[in-house]
Amino acid sequence: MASRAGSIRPRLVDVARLAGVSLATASRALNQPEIVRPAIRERVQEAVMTLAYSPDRMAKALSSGKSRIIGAIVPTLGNAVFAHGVEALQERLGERGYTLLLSNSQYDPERELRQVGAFLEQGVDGMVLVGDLFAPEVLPLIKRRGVPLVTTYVCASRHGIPAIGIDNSRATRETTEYLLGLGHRRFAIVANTALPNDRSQARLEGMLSALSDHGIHVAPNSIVEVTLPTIANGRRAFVTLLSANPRLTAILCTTDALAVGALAEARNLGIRVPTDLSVVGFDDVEIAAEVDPPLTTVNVPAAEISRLAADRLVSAIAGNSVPMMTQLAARLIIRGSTDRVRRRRSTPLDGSKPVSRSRIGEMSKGIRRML
Amino acid sequence: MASRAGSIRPRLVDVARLAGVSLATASRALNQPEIVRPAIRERVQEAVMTLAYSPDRMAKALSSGKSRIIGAIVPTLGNAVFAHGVEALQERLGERGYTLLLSNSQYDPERELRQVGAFLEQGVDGMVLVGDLFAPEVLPLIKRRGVPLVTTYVCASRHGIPAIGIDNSRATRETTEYLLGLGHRRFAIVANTALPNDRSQARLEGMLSALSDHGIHVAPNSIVEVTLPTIANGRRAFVTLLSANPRLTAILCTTDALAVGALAEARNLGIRVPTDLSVVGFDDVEIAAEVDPPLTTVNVPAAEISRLAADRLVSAIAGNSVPMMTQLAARLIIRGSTDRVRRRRSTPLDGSKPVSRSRIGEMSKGIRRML
DNA sequence: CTGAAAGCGCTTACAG
DNA sequence: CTGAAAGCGCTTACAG
Repeated sequence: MASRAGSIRPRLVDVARLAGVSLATASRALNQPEIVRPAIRERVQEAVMTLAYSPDRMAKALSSGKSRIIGAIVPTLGNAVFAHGVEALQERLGERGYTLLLSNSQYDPERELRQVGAFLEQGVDGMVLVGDLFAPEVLPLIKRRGVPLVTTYVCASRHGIPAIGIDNSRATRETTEYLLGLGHRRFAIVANTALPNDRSQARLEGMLSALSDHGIHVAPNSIVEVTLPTIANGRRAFVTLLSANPRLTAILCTTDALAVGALAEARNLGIRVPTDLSVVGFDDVEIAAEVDPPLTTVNVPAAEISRLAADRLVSAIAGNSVPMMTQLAARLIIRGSTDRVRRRRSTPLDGSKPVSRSRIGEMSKGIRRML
Repeated sequence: MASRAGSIRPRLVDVARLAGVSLATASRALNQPEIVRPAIRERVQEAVMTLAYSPDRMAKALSSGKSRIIGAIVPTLGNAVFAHGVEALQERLGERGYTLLLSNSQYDPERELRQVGAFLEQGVDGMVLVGDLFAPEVLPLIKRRGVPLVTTYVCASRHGIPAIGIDNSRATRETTEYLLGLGHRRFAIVANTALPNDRSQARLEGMLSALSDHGIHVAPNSIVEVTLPTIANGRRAFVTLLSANPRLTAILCTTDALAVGALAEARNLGIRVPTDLSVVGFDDVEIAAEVDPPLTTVNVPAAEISRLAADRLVSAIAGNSVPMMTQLAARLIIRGSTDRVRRRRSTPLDGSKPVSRSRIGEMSKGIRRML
């Protein structure tokens, strides 16, 4: 019933007939050339050329049990890190003869679960996920089908899945140490941890543990948790934090977008960065280097992570055992948004100086803009 | 040979057996329930539940000739417009029971051609492309296979493909009229047209035609064509344009990233926007509203385009004829980066005032930073 | 409305 | 190294 509208495409039988060999031999000549006599092999190749034959992957998939399709689920493509990662993943998989089935979960474990189910039904040969936090049914479901799986952007999995990524917690610990080294003691944090997100959670924990190692306690009202890491949320969080704690000297963000929002709002409120306040992000997306001042942040090697994930997965599909953890470097990129802490700040919001009426007006204007 | 590692999944035969019906009836109960007696239908449904049966899509695909997979090729996910578009496309297709095969061409027609070939081999039921500029083999190849196709981000195709998008040229014509209305007469343009890109080409033409309608000729050295629409390229182009023509009052960009780069470099050089210079972009990506000053731009309804593309394609696959052109509104979003032209400007680069040594230093620093 | 049977286009033990 | 044949798991004319 198949036969599409256009002219009927040639089948492997046609190739076999033209080459004067059996169907089986034609198949072998294409898939295991070393096993067939050179003369015959060439006759088949020729037939393939003259007929412009290309195999039907659906048939191939059904009879071989291999679809040569990989499924990847990322939280969102709205985050440039994932956008670039997916791009690199597709490229590398393409080079390896695989095509990429993509979907996005919007940070919703239930959606992710459904999408895993759909991919499995679709017959994917392997799957790429993000992080190590899943709906409880996800892993058993995949395991039951015997489909190889890798996870990305984290470097270790509590579930025994090969992971390729960075040590998020260690990276922010280092960043925080760096700020401590600059003399900062009054910190605030903006974290997109309101939705299930173990990468951001780990980043948050890294910050807190470094601070706690230095005997610094961060008050609950100095931590703002947001859902999506948008610039607008960064602005909003910034205002909240500064209102609650006018004397803070450093703001740590789990994502560049949040930090960019903080910078934008700082400018809006007349707070000088890094003179009055240091701001750091995480991700090192394109915009981070271009804002004013350029943002100090941590580089996430998304493309490299994705290429390695592709390689590991292809290897696993081939039956090889693959390393359980692959940790890539997450380098701290020091730019203009961080500096040593000043003895005496003089920001409009500093307690040492009353906030002027016009400043308050500006601030509330800023708040309105964000809502 | 298929049988995966884990426990063998139930097959439709198992369902049929358990329900006490034939394989054919089981199949019909699932795919054309209205054609089978209610009592039997329910028995089959039950069997499906107790066995946790899910059909093998590869087998389904082979026998029905329908894979329920859609292939989409976009230039890059690095552009937030495409990232959001792909996200929306995947969501809508998912709701319709289709999965999305994705690849990116990096604005290379040859790559696109290869990817089209791969998708076709993979047995996609339909394809989504971007724009109306393809390698010559692409369309015949798709047509020969009888695979439905739609194109996006343009509203008309010279090749008889259903198109869903905006009128790029008209949008920039309106933007240009708006600036003319503000009194601007000295224009420069940054266009990412150095790679094949008919959307940006159309935007460029819209600008030029509006200007020419008003008797304004844009000198060749007032147009910079770049390859990728990056912020860095926007900075670079800005310096080039301003050096060549210090008296210009408005810069039109075919993309927000380029405009954001222009804004960043303007700040860097001490040129005030919009006082000294007006800047407009195109796309209305998230960052456009957040830069300082907020960018005047044209909104591209990427999600809406993608959802409509999905709907049209699904409809075409079902055998319906679909509209050849679907034009969505591309609204001009006026923000803070544009204003009426001033009688006498006094930018550092204005001919009426010698450029100071320190300014030159800053400029060349700016240039260095971009390379 | 239901069943037996052929067929979708490949791959791959099984014999030679 | 090669061929005849069975099989992958579905769908769908074809008869009843």
